[in-house]
Amino acid sequence: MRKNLAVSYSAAMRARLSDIAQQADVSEATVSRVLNDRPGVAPETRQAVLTALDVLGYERPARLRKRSAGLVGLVVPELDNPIFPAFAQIIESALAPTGYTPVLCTQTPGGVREDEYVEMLLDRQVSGIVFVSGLHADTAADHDRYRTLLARPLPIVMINGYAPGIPAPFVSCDDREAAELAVAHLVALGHRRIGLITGPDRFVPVQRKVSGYKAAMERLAGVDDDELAELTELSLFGVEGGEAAAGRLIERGATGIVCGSDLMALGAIRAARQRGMSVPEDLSVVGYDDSPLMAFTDPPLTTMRQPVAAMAVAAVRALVDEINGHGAPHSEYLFRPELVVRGSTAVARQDAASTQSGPGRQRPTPSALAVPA
Amino acid sequence: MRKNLAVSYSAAMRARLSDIAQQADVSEATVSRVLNDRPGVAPETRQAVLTALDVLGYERPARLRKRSAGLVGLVVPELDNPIFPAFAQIIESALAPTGYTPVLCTQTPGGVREDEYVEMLLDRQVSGIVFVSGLHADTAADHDRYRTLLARPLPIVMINGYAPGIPAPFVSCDDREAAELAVAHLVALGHRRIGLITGPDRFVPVQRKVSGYKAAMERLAGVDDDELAELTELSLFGVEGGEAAAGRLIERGATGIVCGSDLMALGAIRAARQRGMSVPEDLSVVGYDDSPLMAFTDPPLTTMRQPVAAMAVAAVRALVDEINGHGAPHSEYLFRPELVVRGSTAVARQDAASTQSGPGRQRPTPSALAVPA
DNA sequence: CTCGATTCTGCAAGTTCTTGCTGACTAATG
DNA sequence: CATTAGTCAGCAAGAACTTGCAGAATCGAG
Repeated sequence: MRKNLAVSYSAAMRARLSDIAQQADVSEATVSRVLNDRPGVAPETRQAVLTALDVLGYERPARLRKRSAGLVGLVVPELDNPIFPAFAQIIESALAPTGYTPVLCTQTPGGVREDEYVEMLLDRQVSGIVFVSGLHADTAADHDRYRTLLARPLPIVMINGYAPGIPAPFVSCDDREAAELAVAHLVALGHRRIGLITGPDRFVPVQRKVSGYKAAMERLAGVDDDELAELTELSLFGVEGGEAAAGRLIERGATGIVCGSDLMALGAIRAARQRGMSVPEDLSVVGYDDSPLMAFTDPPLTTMRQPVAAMAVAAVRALVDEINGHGAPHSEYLFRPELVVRGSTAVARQDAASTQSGPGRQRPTPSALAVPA
Repeated sequence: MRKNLAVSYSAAMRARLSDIAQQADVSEATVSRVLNDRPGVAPETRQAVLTALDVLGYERPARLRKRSAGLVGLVVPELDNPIFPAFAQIIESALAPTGYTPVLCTQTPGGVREDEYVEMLLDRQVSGIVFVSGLHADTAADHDRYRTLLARPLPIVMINGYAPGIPAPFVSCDDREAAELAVAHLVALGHRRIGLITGPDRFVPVQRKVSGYKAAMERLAGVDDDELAELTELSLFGVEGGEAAAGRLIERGATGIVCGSDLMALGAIRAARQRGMSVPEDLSVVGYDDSPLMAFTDPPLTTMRQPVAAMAVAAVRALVDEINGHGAPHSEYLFRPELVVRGSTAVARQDAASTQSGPGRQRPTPSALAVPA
């Protein structure tokens, strides 16, 4: 075939080695060496060829894009719950000094799913992937996908969610302890009928919160299984899910509610107000995450803080270590949550606490209407 | 050189066409056609070759991956301000039905910058890029970078921020009108000494807000230039910036403050409380964005809503049209903001209106503690 | 200033990939 | 059942790319 035919072939009109050689004023051989990143080319010559490449719009092969070789995928489930942008932001900051470039992938309902993003990231030749609350946290999901990744091998790190049999670092907040601490806080304030609202129980963090909640309720409030079942509401994550579940718990006489996310807690507060109740006077609510802005809510939300910064740093360090080949033992690193007491919890009303005596509608204890720090 | 030499060449040991042909039981020619996405190959044969490709771990060239729809870059400046995750989420949702996969790029202080992300996106052969509050909004930045992109040609769409001379669709919220509406709202409540807090004035949206604010203040409150200068505070975006600036405005006797972001508004509220003032009794605060959760703040924030959903849909449609070659005229599409009245604004205190008596320390009027909708 | 060592580039001979053309096969039609 | 039109894989020519080798250029030591 004639050359001009080839040249006019596609709209892309891929430049030939010979064109680049001409542009850079070197031989094809040199261009070829540069393109394949082989030795024996002087730095200036190499740069000249690369420049010519760009001038002619030549698509650099993947191996040459080493400059951006330091890509790291960051897969988060959504952005509605502010804890996820918070994780994303902090992980990206932690990644910056390591020289890796984060590529954030967020799933949307009806949109791109985790596997598709992973495929894209692989295609993009990422050095590793961080999964935040991904399918690894879902006991109903097939975890072979992660074993396949590790077999390539591709370093991966999981945040919040544990799945046995995946030899990778897991970084989690101790959900069990968080639930226990939240219950303990409410018990200390005199609550006994304390409800739990969290998400669908196929998720590991949900299971752990339920387990911690039940243990603490039995130990600290002396509540039996039947009552526990009545006080546990699995719902959808998000404000509306929390609102609906809280409505049911309020009707069953709960005076305190532990929520699986801050958004659910805000929904619970809304449910209480719609029934003419005040928070924290009539109902105490504890959130989970301490996502941004929770100090500014009405009332400021008492919540279990996930040590997001520490977790992000640990995850990034673990990933970079894996990439460099000195991976730490593949266990789960549990981070301790911290109770942040703000204004959505208060001493239980006497008439509702376990000893049912007390007068009816007394003034609430002065709530800790803290100026947000 | 001998074949085995070539084969043992690199660790990657790139599979040859002949290997794939053998694996798929077809000729090299057929493999070549598949790899280059050329016609004349039966679908089953094509699939067989692709499978063989994967079996042998052959890295598919980028053009073949195009099959997996197009990628669209989505560049946002940060995730701390919840309006940005909100934009990202909605744009991703709007993108989903079009078949494009969003790649979210967020900048972080000290981390990856816009140009680096753009380079990576180009490298990844994205079909287009959406910039949210990017450098196009910064009058101090060089806008040639965008003209270069358009010359490739690569479709781009800008959200919030306008730069003349870039022939691309711009989708913005009408900042000028937002500022005017905010001022009008406060004037209607009896305020006259109304301050403005917003970001550094090299940003187009800031300039527009300032311009709208000044126009409205002159027209509605009859304030002269000197007083306006005293009531305008340019600060850093974010809670702390708002807090610092609000402190200065309060000292100068402002009874109402219009903020350039919701975060700044929360900072302003904090500044007021630290001085023993109540919001909205002693100080009315209007935010900007109506980012998520603002209905849950204390007090619920009165704010100017950006029609995020409509803007996202418009931006996505404009981008997809550009990609498909039927671009609309490249003008700026201005979306009208909407005043959302919640609990952070109230009628001006008599002693503080027009007659300047400075912020006293008396008890506030009963607050309109609205239940968030 | 000369010489040798070293680095770098181009030549040319490979190897690999692309593509026009051909013929085999299939399905529809007479 | 024969014919025709269309599709599709393979052949093989040759274009594109790679690489061993040798000569040119550079640099430092003597």
